[in-house]
Amino acid sequence: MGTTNQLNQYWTDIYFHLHYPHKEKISHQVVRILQLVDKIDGVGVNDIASHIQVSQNTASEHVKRIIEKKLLTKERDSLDERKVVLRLTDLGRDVLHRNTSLDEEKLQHVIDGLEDSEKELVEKAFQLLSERAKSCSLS
Amino acid sequence: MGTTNQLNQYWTDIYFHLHYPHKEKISHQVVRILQLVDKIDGVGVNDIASHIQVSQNTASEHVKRIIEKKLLTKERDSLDERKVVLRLTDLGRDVLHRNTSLDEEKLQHVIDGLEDSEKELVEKAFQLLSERAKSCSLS
DNA sequence: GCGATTATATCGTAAAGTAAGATATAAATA
DNA sequence: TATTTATATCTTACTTTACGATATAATCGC
Repeated sequence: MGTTNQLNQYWTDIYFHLHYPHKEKISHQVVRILQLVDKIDGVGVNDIASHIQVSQNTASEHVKRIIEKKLLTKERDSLDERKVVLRLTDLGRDVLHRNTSLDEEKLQHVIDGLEDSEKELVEKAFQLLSERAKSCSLS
Repeated sequence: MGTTNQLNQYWTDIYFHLHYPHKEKISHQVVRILQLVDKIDGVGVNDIASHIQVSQNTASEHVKRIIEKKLLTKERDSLDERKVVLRLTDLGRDVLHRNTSLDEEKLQHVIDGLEDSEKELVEKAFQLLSERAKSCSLS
């Protein structure tokens, strides 16, 4: 087994054991859209459409429904009134968190069981990987 | 910001930048079921129902549809013929991989940019966290 | 200013997905 | 053999997802 394969084994095991219990009925597409709004600055409806590979009108309908569910807010860009500026609501941030992050309670429990040096190891590794991942996807 | 909060920031950034592009239209429930089959040995239909919080008949229909899509196979337990034994097909494993793992190409690219000591750091950290996560959810 | 372009929205429609209640079956258990 | 356990099926209802066609309103090029 290669290094990346092994790392993915670890990765999926960590998520499987530490994720939040699934409460809300939420679709993959909705989670993806919330992620895009969270991670990319100033995404509009068209950006979403191309990222999740659907037509512009479908993306627009998605956004409409997500706003109805109070997970996003919509304003118009003051510099270009054609453009929409989407933002996560507190609820949206919460839903996104529960569907993509590790359960803070479980994670805290695991962290508490680590020695100080191990804690540092984990933090450094995650920081390193997230930094390199960011710069990688830019290039 | 607390340690777990910071770690989750790293975690979601890593996934956002390194995940596979979304090809197939697949629902959350299907991914969850594939995960259960992958990570838990000998899950039956009832186990799935309680894990994803739906009724037994709904779980059974889910399984039926997933089998129709050739993502799972079904046999009967030879020791207890009432029980179903589910297994991932190669396609199922592939779909699960593309929807929960990090893109091996992107990950490899990031890993290649690391020093040997950094590689070791990342591997150790992930191994450590996955081990502790497993034993944590048992207790 | 005016036509073209860009960004988004809406309507109609169709297909697929999700879920549960009621009921059935077949194997194992007491 | 009656009961329990594990799963399956049928019906029904609602939601979600997606797209083509069309519309609107702001901005851009000239």
